[in-house]
Amino acid sequence: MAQSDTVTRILDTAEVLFAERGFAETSLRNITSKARVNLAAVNYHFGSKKALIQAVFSRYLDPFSQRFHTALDELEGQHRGRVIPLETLLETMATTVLAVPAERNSLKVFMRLLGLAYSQAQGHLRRHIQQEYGDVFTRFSELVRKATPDLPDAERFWRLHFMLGTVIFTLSGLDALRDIAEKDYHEQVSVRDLVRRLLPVVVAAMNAPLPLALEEGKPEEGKHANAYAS
Amino acid sequence: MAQSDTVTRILDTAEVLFAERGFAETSLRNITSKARVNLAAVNYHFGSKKALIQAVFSRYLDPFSQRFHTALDELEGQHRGRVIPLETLLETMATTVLAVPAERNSLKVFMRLLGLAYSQAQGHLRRHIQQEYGDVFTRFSELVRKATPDLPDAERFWRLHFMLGTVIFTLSGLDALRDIAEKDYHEQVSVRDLVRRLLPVVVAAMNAPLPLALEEGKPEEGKHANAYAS
Amino acid sequence: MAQSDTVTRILDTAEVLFAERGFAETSLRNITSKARVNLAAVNYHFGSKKALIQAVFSRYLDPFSQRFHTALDELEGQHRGRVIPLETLLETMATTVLAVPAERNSLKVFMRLLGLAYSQAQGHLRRHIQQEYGDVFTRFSELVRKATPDLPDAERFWRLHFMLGTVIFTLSGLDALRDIAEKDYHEQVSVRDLVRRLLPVVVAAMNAPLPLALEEGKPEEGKHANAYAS
Amino acid sequence: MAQSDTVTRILDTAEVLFAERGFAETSLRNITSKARVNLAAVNYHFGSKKALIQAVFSRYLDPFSQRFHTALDELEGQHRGRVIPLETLLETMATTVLAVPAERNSLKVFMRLLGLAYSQAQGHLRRHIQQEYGDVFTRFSELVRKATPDLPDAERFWRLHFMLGTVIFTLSGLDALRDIAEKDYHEQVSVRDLVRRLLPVVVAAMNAPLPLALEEGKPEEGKHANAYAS
DNA sequence: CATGAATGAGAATTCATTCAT
DNA sequence: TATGAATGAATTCTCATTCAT
Repeated sequence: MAQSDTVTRILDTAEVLFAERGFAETSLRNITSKARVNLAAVNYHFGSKKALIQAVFSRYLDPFSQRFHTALDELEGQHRGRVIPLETLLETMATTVLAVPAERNSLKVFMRLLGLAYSQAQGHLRRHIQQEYGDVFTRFSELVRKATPDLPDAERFWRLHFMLGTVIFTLSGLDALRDIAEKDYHEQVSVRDLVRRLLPVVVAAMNAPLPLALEEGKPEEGKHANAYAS
Repeated sequence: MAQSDTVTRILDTAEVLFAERGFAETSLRNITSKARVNLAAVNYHFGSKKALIQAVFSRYLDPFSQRFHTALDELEGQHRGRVIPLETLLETMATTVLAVPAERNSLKVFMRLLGLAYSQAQGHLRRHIQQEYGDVFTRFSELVRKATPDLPDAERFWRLHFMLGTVIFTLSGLDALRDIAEKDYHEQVSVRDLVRRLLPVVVAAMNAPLPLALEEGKPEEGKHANAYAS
Repeated sequence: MAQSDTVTRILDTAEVLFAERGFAETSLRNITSKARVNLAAVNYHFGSKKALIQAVFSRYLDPFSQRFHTALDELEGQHRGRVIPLETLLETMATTVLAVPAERNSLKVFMRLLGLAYSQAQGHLRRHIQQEYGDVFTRFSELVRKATPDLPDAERFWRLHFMLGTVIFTLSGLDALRDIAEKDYHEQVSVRDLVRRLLPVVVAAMNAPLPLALEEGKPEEGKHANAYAS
Repeated sequence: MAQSDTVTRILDTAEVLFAERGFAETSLRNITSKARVNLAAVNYHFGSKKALIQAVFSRYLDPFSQRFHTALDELEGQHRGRVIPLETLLETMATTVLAVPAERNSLKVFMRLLGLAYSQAQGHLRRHIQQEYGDVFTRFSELVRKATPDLPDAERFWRLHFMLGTVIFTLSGLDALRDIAEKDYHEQVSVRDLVRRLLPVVVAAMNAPLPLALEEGKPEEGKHANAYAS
């Protein structure tokens, strides 16, 4: 068997199985037998199951992180210190997110993995992601902060994660949702379609009026309070 | 030990542990030893681990389904055929969702179960949910349709699921997010806080302008189109 | 299978295999298959391999500890505060040591286990033994101290362990040595014979003159210094 | 990396790790990674783990055997047929034993190997030792016989092995004992200290009165009989 | 000569489940 | 009705060894 072929096959198989069943429900036996690789190969090449999980993530996040940094560089160059509109930021992110898995397996897998990283009890994964890719997210957050100056920091944090949930949930459960949509509305939705649908929703969500309780003592926002259903 | 005391203790312990660690990561040993109950008791009383998971879920789902039906009955009674505003619908849902776990342990396990219901590996759960949950959701969807008459059906379908994603992702991954929020913003967020924050976001998202490509031939929405980044 | 039969069979088999091969070289598979017991039984009944090792020891040391305390009680009763001669102490110990394994498997196994406890990298075992049985040894040591008042404490400590080595090494390697002795000297030695041979040697060793370097400034021991080869 | 540098580094590392943890507890991975040598190097250079153990041992045994023969040659030359005193023999042996590891790492691994040589599980080692070691031991035994003419042959055999046990047990379990000694007596004992302590003890043990039962019909030893407890 | 990659065997442990009582 | 004991299957991981290069 060729040199790093084994490593690639393990990663390919692992990411599919992880996405299908979750981390705990996928055993190294599952992976290695489906990858037609020796059972000990995972431990040999990655050291542990934990490390394999992290490696699967890195294969997506490393190029994403790199490309996103580049894209933000360009964007900042174009705007020369001026505020980059939220919509532009989100479109750039969407483009980058779409670009990476296009070369790899699928967006669905990536998103399902991301979802698992947050919902499953994989503290090590969250720590790993925050450690390795925290700065890209921080940089992006900072640009979003400038684009939404009226939003309190905590509120912005939560809304970003609300939207992360939207995106991850939708794209990771894509197949199931697509089935229903097709059956009920006779629509063939591509990932690009979905992202197009997502963009205005996310922008509107980020710009939603503040929740009532936070506005006490902030009368200048009062007019928005009744506006959000208009 | 009293008759059904054992059953209750198992359910109480199981829901806490499931919420903390997930299903696969929680063993029956964990549950029975923490519940100070015989190891065989789960299999004796519930038959299997799967059945226990569903039982934990039913303890949330059954009263929720019942209460939500009642709440919608009341709402429809009050509005006597008139359209119920989206905001009212969402507030009612939020209130009901919060009411049930308030009596019980936490919303987290409920949401985590919902989240897993969408993952392949827990097929039995999804089937279980659709059986119990399907008609309430259908009824709710229909009311939402009436409240958002301008939204194409397909768009409404997607946005409902976008928001489902937001809610499930946020509440099921609550611990992870809470950790980060606490570290970065020194905020102690309760579930109620989060729901309060969620409401305007969800409303705004549902009312977001339609995506550009879908607006061709729908000029009456054009004014919104430019509005969403303002 | 009868109730605690499994436990007994595991202990019986484990002690033999441990003595034959050492701890690390004896796998739980070895033990359970030879004991005709389920592989998981060790973990079920003892929790871990470590705990099994300690249990094997306890089965010897608990009755020994008990009996030795009783024997020392009697001895102290007989001597009513007067010093108990070293020879008497050693004879009492020998008798107790011989009594316990007589009911159990064999002295050889016990001794080999003791030897392993000191020579193999089983830190947990040494700690366990010291914790559980330290006080008997301490009590014995104290009586030995009174019986050998001229010996510096450290010197006594080392000599006691020298003798422990003698006894453990001899009795644990008994079969091999017995073979050679029989072949070369046509002698049939029983364990009792060996203990009889050991006694004067141990007494002489304990009463040996102090090593030269320690005698500087202790001229009153000088006469012994030249005596030990006489 | 230079030619036999690898071999030396493996041996150096192996002997340290073997002494620290024992043989079974030391994996080839441990050795090669600590020696910064390829994992396959042990099998390449030595053939197997067994062979490595023997090689480690030979590095002690070969020079010891050679030097001890030389030392005994000198001794016999000095005494020209006259009896060499027991003390001198033991001192010579001690000196030789100490001299070899002085050039190398420690006495501990040497003794631990010796100790294991008597344990069933390391049959290959015992065979290896008897091949290399047998004639030196035979020669030494014969000189001891001449130095202790009053000792029955069988008694001498047993006492030599008693003392072998003392030495091997003490020096192979050195770390454990040193731990206790340090904790209780705040003494930092070196190997040299221990050997100094051992010498008078061994001499006294060899010269101990004969056990009572063997003295029947041997009245000329009677005076010693009561002496050993004095 | 030397090594990175790979492997089959086996390690301890944990699992959900079953069974005799 | 309830449970302590037991079990077979599966878990991750480590082992010494081999092999192609």
